[in-house]
Amino acid sequence: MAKVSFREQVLRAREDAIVSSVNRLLAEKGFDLMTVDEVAADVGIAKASLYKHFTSKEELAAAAMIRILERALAFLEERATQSAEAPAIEQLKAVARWTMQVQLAGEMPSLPAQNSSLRAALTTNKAYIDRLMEVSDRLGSWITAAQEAGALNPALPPEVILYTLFARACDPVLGLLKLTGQYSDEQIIDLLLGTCFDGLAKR
Amino acid sequence: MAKVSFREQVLRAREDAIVSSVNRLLAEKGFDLMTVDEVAADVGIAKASLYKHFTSKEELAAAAMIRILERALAFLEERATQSAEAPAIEQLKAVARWTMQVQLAGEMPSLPAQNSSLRAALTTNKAYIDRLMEVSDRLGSWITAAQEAGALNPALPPEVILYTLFARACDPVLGLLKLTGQYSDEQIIDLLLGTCFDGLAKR
DNA sequence: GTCTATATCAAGATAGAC
DNA sequence: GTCTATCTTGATATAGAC
Repeated sequence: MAKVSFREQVLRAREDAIVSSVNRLLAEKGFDLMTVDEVAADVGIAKASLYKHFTSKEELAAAAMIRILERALAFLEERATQSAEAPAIEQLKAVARWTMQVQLAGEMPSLPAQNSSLRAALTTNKAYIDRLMEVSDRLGSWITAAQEAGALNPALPPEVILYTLFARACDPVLGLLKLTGQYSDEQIIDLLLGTCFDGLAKR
Repeated sequence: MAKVSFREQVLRAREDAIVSSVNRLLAEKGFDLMTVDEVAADVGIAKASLYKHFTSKEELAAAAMIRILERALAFLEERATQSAEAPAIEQLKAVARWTMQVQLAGEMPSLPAQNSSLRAALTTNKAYIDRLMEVSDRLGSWITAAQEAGALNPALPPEVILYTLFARACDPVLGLLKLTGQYSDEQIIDLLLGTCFDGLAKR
């Protein structure tokens, strides 16, 4: 009994290591340029062993997306409890800040929106869809609350705001600014939080 | 003499057709998923003939980028002459609107920022770099002018604004909103122009 | 479940005739 | 310069031994 549990723990740990590698490689090179050989080499196991855990490259990517969504959910949960009194707009800014921090840390997997085999794998992956909906729901309630509180522009359809927040989580502008070497990570985040919520125009 | 000129015209027309196909396919599927076979089939010539005109897939992409940059330059030139009296902020909004229209028309080639062989080909392509700098310079002068006029946030470094405008030209939010089918193209553009310049927060 | 070795195939690029 | 046919490579995925 204990033996089986231990085996499962080892299995989990290995799969965890795989997903970590995939996550980092997806953040670095993107789905199309990431190869399964690379993943296997990075984890330190044979490619065939990888395929015992995950049946395809798309499944690997889906696992990484599920992990990042779960990290996001954990963050949302923490904010909802420990900072429950904070106004909705501050919750949303905190989330946006968190996504930018993840991206600057090289831990935000970025998938091409166009790849159809990948899209098919994701849209039929219940675990992924469930978490995506959960994140969307939680953000959605903060969005409408912030609009009602007069903090977010009420003329914007909530889904426009939601999509925009998702998009800013993988905004290429972060990478461009980091490349210039002129700004610290915190400066970059503050600048982009500003352009996102306050716009380019003077207030 | 006339014969040579005619031949060259035919050649140009063919290359133009090639670049048009590449441009559309890049907008549809992106660089990694676009295949040279596809391009050849779309143009209606053999793949080997393609390689007589362009020496690599990267060169094809570069040609498409050069074309879109030249279209952008033509637009900038037109605004600078025919609407020379318009305030800089309006010029910038007009440019942003134009890029979104191009994107919604399925004519905005989108290249992955991560592909290194492509990056190498682009950064060593003088024609591409020249046009990119030209576009950046023209936008840059409008940006500083708009900041001095108090229309754009003067606390933002100009390059942050420049990068943001470039990024919005291929913002995935446009495609997401179009997918919902709830908005007309003009509505989408107005919404995103609003979030870009005025931000998500209420003014 | 892990490995080595290999099948399979798609895609970039080229040879050589016309 | 265009074509057909082919080369070559790299990457997903699998077979089969242990």
